[in-house]
Amino acid sequence: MAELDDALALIRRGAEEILIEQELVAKLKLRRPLRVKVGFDPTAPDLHLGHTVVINKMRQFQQLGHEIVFLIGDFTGMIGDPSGKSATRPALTREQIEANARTYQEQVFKILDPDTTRVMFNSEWSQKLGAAGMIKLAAKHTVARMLERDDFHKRYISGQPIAIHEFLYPLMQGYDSVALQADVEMGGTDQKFNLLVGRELQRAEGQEPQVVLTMPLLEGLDGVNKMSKSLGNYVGINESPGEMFGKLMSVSDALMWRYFELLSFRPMAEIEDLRRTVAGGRNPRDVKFELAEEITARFHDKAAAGDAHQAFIQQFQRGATPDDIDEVELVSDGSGVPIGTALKDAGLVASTSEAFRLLKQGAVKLDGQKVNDRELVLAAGTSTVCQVGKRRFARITVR
RNA sequence: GGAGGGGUACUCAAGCGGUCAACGAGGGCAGACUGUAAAUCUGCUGGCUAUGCCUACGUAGGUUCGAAUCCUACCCCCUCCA
Repeated sequence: MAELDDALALIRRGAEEILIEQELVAKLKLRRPLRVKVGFDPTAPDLHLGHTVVINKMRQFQQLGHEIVFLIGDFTGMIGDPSGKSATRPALTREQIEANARTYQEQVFKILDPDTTRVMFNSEWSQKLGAAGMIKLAAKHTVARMLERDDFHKRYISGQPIAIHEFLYPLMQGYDSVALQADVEMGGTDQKFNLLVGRELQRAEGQEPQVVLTMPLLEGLDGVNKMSKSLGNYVGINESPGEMFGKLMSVSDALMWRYFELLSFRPMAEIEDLRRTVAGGRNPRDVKFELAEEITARFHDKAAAGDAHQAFIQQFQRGATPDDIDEVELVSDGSGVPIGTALKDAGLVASTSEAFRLLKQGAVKLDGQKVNDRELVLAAGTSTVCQVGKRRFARITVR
C-alpha cells in the first residue's frame, strides 16, 4: 500500500480540498487510469503562473498514469464564467477559438506530456443538447441552490446584477462531467461550486459522482491578491527570461514558500530541506534564486535561466545597466527632443505629465546621472541611456 | 406595470451652485532604507513643455456670469410591490 500512500501524498500536495477523499481512495484502488477533467476557458490563452497551479497538478496525475482531459470550454465560453467581474464577453468565432486552443496547447505542453493529454471541446456534446435539453438541465437546479454559490450570493446581497444566463454556466460545466464520465475534476477554489454541480448531475444520471479537487488560487506578486492579469501582479509564462526571473525575485520571503509548494517540481522533502537551511541562517534570497531559475528554465531553458540570473546580479547587486535594453530612435527636426516627450515616446512613461513628476522626484537618470531639469533637451545626433525608476531602461537615440 | 434608491477618477467613497482636476481610504508609481524582498517613512497619482490652457463627475440638452452640484429627456443598475 506504500504505492497508494505515495500517490495520495502527491495528489494532496498543495490541494485546497478533496471531495470526497474516501471516494478518491476507492477509485485509486481500482488500479485503472482515472479520467481527470479540467476545463479551460477559450478566451484567455495568455497563461500566467497562477493558471499553472492546476496544470501542475494535472501533470502529477499524468505521472501517476491517469488520463488527463484538457477540456476547452468553447461552448461554455459563450456564456462566460460568472466567477469574475461582469465584463461582457465578445462572442468568439470558431477560428478564434481554434487559434486560442492551439496557443493553449503550445503553452501547456511545456508542463504536460502531449502524448497522453486528451484535448477536447465541450461544444461536441453541448451543442447537441439544444434548447429542450437545456431546459431539462435547468430544471434540475433551483434558484435558491444557485444563490448558495458564494459569488452569486455576494453579488445578490450587495445589489450587483446577476444575469440569468450566468446560472447556466455551472449547469453546462456539470454536464461536461456527465458526458465525459469524469472520475475527477479539478479547478481553482473559485470553481468549487461548479465542480460540485457536476457531482449532482452525474448522480442524477446514475453515474458515480466525480471526485472534486480544488487548488488554491495562487497569490500574485503583491502577496495579497490572487494572481491576475488585470491586477498586474502576474508572471506570464511567455515573458522573457529576464522579466520572469526578476518578477520572481520580487516576491516576499513568505510567499516564496508558497510558490515552491505550488509551482516547483521539486519533491516536498527537498523543499523542507531548503526551508531548514534558511531557518539555519542561509540568505532567503539565494533560495529564491533557485526558485526563479527553476521556473524560468521550465518556460525557456536552462541556459536562458542562468543568463537571467547573471544579468540580475549585474543589474541589481552591482547596479549596472542591463545589456539588453530597448533601443529607441526618435526623429527630431534637428533641434533635439525635449526630455518629457522623449521619455514618453520611448515608452518609459505614460505621459509627459508623468515624466515631469518623476523628474521632480529624482527618478530619472541619463547615462547614470540623476537629472531633474524638465527643460532639458536631448540633442540631435546623441544617444543616451535613460533610466526611470529602478527597472525601466531605454537607450534613446535622437536623429 | 407601480413606488423608491442610485450611477463621481484604477477601486471604494465624499462633495449637493463658485475657493473642484474634485476630501478621504485602498491600490499604483517614485524616493529613502534593503536582499530590486518584506515592513516602515516621505512624496506623487487626468492631459498638454505648462505659474497657464484643455478634457473630465452615466448620456444628451437646458437654466445661470458660473454646474459634479439645479431642471428636462434618455440609458444603465438596485430594492420593494404586482
